[in-house]
Amino acid sequence: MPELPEVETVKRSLQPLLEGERLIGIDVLYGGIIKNMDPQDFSRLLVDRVINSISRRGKYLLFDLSEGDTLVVHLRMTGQLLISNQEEPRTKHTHLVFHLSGGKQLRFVDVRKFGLIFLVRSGAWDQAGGLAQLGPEPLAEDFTVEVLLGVLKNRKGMLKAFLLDQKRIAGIGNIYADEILFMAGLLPQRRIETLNMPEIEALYLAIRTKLQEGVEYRGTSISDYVDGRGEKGSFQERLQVYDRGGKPCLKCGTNLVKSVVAGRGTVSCPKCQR
DNA sequence: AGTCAAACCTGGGCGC
DNA sequence: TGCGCCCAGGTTTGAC
Repeated sequence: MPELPEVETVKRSLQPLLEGERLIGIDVLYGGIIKNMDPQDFSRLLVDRVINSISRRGKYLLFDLSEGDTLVVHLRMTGQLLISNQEEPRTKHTHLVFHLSGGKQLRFVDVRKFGLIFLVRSGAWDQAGGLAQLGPEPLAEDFTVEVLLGVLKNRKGMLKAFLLDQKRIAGIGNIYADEILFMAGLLPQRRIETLNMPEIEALYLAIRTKLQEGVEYRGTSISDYVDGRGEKGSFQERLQVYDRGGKPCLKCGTNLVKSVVAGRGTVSCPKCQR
C-alpha cells in the first residue's frame, strides 16, 4: 500500500538508476494501466525521450521527460516499479516494460491492475487524475501548523476521513492515518470541529513525525510493497496500531479496537486516544 | 458538504 | 487437499 513514505522511497531508489537514461522502447502487455491515451500513442510518444528527473507529489511519481512531457505514475495498492536486467524473466502481472539506453529495464508490475499511468504535457496536471487537486505536501518545509489550521478551517466530519482526503493533505493513506492518530492521542472518529489548539498541534507533530519515520525506515512492507530495487522497507516493525486489532496497546496494555471508519479498517486505543 | 457504498482486481486466509 | 467465501486497499463516482 504505497503511501507518501513508500512512494518517496521508490523515488529515491529509482533516481540514481533512471535519471539521464533514454527510453529506447516500450512493451505494453496490459494497456489498461495507461489512462489518458491508447497504448500505441503512448509507446510512440515515449520512444527516444530522456528521463531528466523524478519527483513526487503526494502518492504520485512524476518522471520529467525531454521535450516537455511528464510521465505520471500512481501505484495505488499493489503497483511496483522495478529495475531489472533484460535477461531476468518477467514476473506474473508485469504490465509495462520500458527499455533503457543503459541496457536495463524499468518494469511496471501490479497484481490488482489498479495502478494509473498518464502521459501529459508538463504542467497540464489536470489531465493526470487527481494530481492537480492535491492538498499541501505534509513534509515540505512550508507545511506549518498554520497551514494545517487553514485546511482544517470550516470543515466538519471524522478526523480519519480528513486525513485520508488527498485534497486536504497529500500522501496519507490507511496505515499512516492510524499511526498518526495514535501518536496524536486522537480517535479516528473524533470530529474535526471539536478539536482544540493543543490537539491540532499534536496532530501536526504526529503527521510530520510518522511520515518522516516512514521515509527513514524506507516504507512499510506489509504485502507487496518494495522499492525500485525490489527491497522491502522496515517500518512494519515499528507500527503501533495498524493491523494490531485485539492486541494490547503498546503504551497502556488495553486491547486495541478494530472498527470501520470512513469505510476503512481502523485500529485505535480506546484509552490513549480521545 | 459530508457520508456511504459500489466499482475496479486478485491473492491470501478462513472455515468446512 | 480443495473449494467457496470474504476481505484488503486508493481513488473516483454516484446517490442520498
